[in-house]
Amino acid sequence: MGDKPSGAKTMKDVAEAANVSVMTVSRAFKSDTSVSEATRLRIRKIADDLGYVFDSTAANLRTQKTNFVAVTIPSINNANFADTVDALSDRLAGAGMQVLLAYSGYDMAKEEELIEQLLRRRPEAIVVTGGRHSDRARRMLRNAGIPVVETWDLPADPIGHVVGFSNAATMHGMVDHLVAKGMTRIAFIGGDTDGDTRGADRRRGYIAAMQRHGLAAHRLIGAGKPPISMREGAAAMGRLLDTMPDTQAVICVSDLSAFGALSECQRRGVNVPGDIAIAGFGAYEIAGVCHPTITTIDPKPRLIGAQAAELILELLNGAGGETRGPTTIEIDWQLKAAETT
Amino acid sequence: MGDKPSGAKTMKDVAEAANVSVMTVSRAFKSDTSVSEATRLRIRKIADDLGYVFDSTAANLRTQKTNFVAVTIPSINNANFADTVDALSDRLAGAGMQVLLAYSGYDMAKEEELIEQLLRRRPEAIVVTGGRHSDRARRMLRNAGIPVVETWDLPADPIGHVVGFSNAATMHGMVDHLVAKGMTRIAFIGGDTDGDTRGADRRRGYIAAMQRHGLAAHRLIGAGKPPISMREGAAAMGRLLDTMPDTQAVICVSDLSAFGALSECQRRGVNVPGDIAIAGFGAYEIAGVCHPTITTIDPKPRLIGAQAAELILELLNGAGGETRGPTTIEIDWQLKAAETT
DNA sequence: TTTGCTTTTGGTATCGATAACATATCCCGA
DNA sequence: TCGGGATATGTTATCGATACCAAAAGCAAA
Repeated sequence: MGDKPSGAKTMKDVAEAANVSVMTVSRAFKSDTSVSEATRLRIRKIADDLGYVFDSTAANLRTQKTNFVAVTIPSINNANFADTVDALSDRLAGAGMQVLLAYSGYDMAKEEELIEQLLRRRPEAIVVTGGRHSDRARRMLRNAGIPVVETWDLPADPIGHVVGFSNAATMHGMVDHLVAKGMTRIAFIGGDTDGDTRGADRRRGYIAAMQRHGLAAHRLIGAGKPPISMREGAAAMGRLLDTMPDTQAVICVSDLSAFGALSECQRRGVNVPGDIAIAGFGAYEIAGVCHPTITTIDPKPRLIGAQAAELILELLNGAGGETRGPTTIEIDWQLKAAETT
Repeated sequence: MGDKPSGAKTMKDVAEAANVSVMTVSRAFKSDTSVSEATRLRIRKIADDLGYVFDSTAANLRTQKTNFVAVTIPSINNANFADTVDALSDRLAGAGMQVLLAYSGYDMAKEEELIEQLLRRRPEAIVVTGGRHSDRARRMLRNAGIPVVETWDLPADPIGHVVGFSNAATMHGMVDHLVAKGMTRIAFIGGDTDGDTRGADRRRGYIAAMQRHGLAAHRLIGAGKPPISMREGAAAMGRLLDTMPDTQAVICVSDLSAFGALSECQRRGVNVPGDIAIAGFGAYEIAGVCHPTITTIDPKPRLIGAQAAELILELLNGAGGETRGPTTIEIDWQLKAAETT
């Protein structure tokens, strides 16, 4: 059916074909308004035959609602963030909202630009990853007049709402775990810039935790520019084994680098955890599948997304409670001890 | 600066504050139009101080351009598709276009719904993953009046343009590789439904390739509902080892399941490739990092994205050549032999 | 048949930016 | 000094759907 893909059809075309007013067609496409069921079906049918597709851009302008929730993440190619977005998106889709996703490549200047682009699309709310942003980005978010949720972090000075956890605190947990196992010479493999602010927070957390135990925190291996890949993790492990062979354990900034490190050990015949223990972060699937399984920290990425979605829906629907103050939801991360430690 | 987040500012507010017409403000925000540099800067400054953010929804309606390219992928949590989207998105961002991403969860009915939702947003073009779609989805795409690109496949009856490769053909390549190594008892681990159509095509390709070599293709292990995870790959390998211990090689539907299979072997003390060879698909990073490295097929995900982007930009900009016929770009996948075979 | 209410349908202005056209301003050479 | 083309700014109508208000149609009870 449907004509050739000529000029796009509008409600007017449908209205004429159905011998009703445009307004009636409009009603036939909304569920809550009053049209007789007969006309609605007739109009729907005619619209379908004409190949009419509803035009949201017009509706968005008129109603001043886009049903978008904007989301920025550092990278699309990261299972942790993907899980968060997935959970967020699932929950929002149930409420008829769509996620408008953009990624910053771990670059704050890029993030600022993205935020501006996203706000131009007039999202109903915006979710950003991390708690550090450029001044202009912060200002734009603050002035946007929509709910702002920072995730994957516990910012000292939140812009709006927060669903996250302290990355530094997770490293205290991990160092405690290793010290309890009797280890004192503990290294850290991470990025050598602060591009990944959460990774940098974890590095700082490692240092603080070591100092709290009265241990030296000089075994820092820079694995490259974030994000650190498996391959970079492997290379960094090589350097660690070469330069500080007496290291008893190494904490990697993520499970991916941890797995790279583990593979490097296997390649060299270094026994894990016999010769050296390895820990990661993120509870990626690989940590529980590889042999031996990797001790890690589960930051509950899906929970972050689900909680952010719930919060947003509450804020948007709770017409009365608009004045509700900024909420901080702290996510209960979990240390998952496994075979590498 | 900026006032309290009161009602959103419009160009009118800026115009009044700057004592110019709305039109002049509009011009100050486009780069190609004629405004004196002095006024432009003055207006920009005032707009910034007011906390004004350009409203795309209005511009979209008036100009009938959204600068969106819609993209559907089966899952966001898949490094292959993430790479394609990343490359696509990078290239399009350079041309001022944004990607509107949606994922179908390997479900054709869901995909149909997504396509409708996406088309309502009036994208300039749409990129879908795979060459199989519901009838209604095909009809909507055909009537959309915008460039349609199917990827990651070579559909028999394309809707519009194609950037992909034959999933079945890759399995012929892989079986040939294993047979050349002297193996004849070759198994396949994949999904047990056709939800992942590309995975199903690979399974069919394996069967056809085996038959072409005069070999039995009965060693089919169903690992679960697609997508097959590492864990499911491991479980499937366990069943394969238990039930057909004389198997010489196994092809897995993806590197993730292949890695799971490899880990299961290591856990059981089965030597790879000594006792059994393992092959995957996708050239995920893990295939080149784990020990031993996994033989795989590189479908060049980033190339798919980049080529799709190029094609779209050509189609949209080539004002003259609108009548350009449907293009099919075949991607040159590559078999990467490694240590597991 | 008429009244009074509900249900269904129609007319008009509008959301905010911009294309198209009109007008004002400027600068330079004749 | 003035004409004429380039440059800078203003005015009006418009994109397509919908809020708001008005009116018509349907229906039950009087």
